[in-house]
Amino acid sequence: MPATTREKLADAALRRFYRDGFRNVGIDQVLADVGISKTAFYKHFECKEDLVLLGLERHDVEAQQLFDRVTREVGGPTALGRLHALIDVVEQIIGDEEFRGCVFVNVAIEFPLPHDPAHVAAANSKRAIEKLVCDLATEAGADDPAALAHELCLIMEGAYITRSVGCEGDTIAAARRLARLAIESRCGGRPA
Amino acid sequence: MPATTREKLADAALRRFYRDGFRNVGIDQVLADVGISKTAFYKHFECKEDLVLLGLERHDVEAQQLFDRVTREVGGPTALGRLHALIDVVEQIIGDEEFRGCVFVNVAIEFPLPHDPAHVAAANSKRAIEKLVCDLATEAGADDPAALAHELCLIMEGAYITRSVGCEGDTIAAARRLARLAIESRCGGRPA
DNA sequence: CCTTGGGTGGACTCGTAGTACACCCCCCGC
DNA sequence: GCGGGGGGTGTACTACGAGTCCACCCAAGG
Repeated sequence: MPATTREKLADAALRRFYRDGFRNVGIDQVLADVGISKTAFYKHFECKEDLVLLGLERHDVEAQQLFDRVTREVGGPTALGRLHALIDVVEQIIGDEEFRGCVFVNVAIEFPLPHDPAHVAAANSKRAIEKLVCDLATEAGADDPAALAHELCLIMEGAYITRSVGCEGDTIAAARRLARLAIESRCGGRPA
Repeated sequence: MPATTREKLADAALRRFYRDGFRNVGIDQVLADVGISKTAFYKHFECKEDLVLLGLERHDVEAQQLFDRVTREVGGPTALGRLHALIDVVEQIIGDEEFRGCVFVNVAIEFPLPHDPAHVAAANSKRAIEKLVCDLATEAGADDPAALAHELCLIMEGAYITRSVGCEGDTIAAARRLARLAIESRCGGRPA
C-alpha cells in the first residue's frame, strides 16, 4: 500500500519506533530499510519526528478501519453486538506476536510534552476512537452513551497496557468480563 | 528524605524524566538541580539510565506504601472495603497537578526493549502491585482472586492512561463504577 | 600524616541529528 | 532539442549530548 517514498519512510519508521522506541532507533536504520540516502530523506521530511506524525496519521486510518471491520464482522448488525465486539478488536490487536502496546499511547508517552505535535496527534487519535465507541453506544440505546464509551475505552487501554507490560493472567478474559458488565449495566440489562 | 547524593540525584532525575521524558532531559539539567558536577555524577552512577533504576526502586517503595496507607484509611478494616478503596488510591494519584501517567508504565514504554533493566524493573513493580491486590482479593473471599486482581489492575491502568492521554470525561467515575461491578460480581455480591 | 571519599573544572571522544554542496538522471513540456 | 524540476547520490560538515580522562581540592579519621 505504501505508494510514495514518503509513505514508505513513515511506515518503516513507525514500525521500528514502535518496536524499539523512538530514542533507540537511528534514522540510518530507517534509511537502510527503505534504501535511501540521508540527503534524499531530508528532502521528504524536516526532521525525525515528522516521520512519527505521518506514521501516526496512516496508522490512525488503519486502526479506525480495523475497528469498523471487526466490530461489524464479529458483532453483527446490531449496535449492541458491535459494542461487545470491541473486545474482539482488542483481542486481535494484542494477539499479534509483535504487539507492544497501543501505538498512540506509546507515542504519547515517548513525546510527553503536551504541545509536542506527536503527542497531540496521538491524543487526537485516541479521542477519535472514543468518539466511534460513543456513537455505537448511542445507537445501542445506552442510558449514558458518553459514560459507557469512556468506560469501554478505559477497559481497552487497560487491556493494552496490562498485556504489554509484564503480565501473566488472561487479559482478554478480564477485559471481556468487564466490558460485559459495563455494557449490560448501561444498555437495559435490566429492562424494568 | 533523600539522604545521600546518590538518592538526591535519582529523585531529581526521575522527576524530570517523568515530566519531560527521558530523551528530552539532559544529564546537565539533573546535575544543575542537585548542584553537582558531571565528574562527580559519574562517580555515583555508571550511566544516565542507572538513574532511572534507582529512581524506580525508590518510587516502588513509596507507591506500595501509598497503596497500603490509603486503602487502610479509606477502606477501613475489611478487605472488601480496601478493595473498593483502590480507586481512591487511583483518584489521589491522578488528582495530582503534575500527573503524567503511571511512572512504571511510562518507563516501560520509554525503554521498550524487553531485556532492558529499566523495562524489567518497571514490569516487576507492576507485578508487585498486582500481587498486593491479589492478596486483598483473597482476603475478601473473592471467588477467583487472581482474576479479580487482574481485572482491578486493568481498570487502574486504564484509568491512568485514559486520564493522561487527552481525555475529557470523568475517568474516576468510570473507574469506580467498573471496579464496583467487578468486585460485586466476584465477592458474593449475590449471596444466593 | 597521609589516605580515602566526595567534590571541582576543563578538555577530550564519539554517536547521531541535521546541513551544505556538488552532482546525477530521467521525464515532461515548450 | 533542450531546459527545468523532482528525486536521487555521496561526502564533508556542524551541533549537541553522553560519557571519559586527568589534575586537582579539601575535609575527616585511623
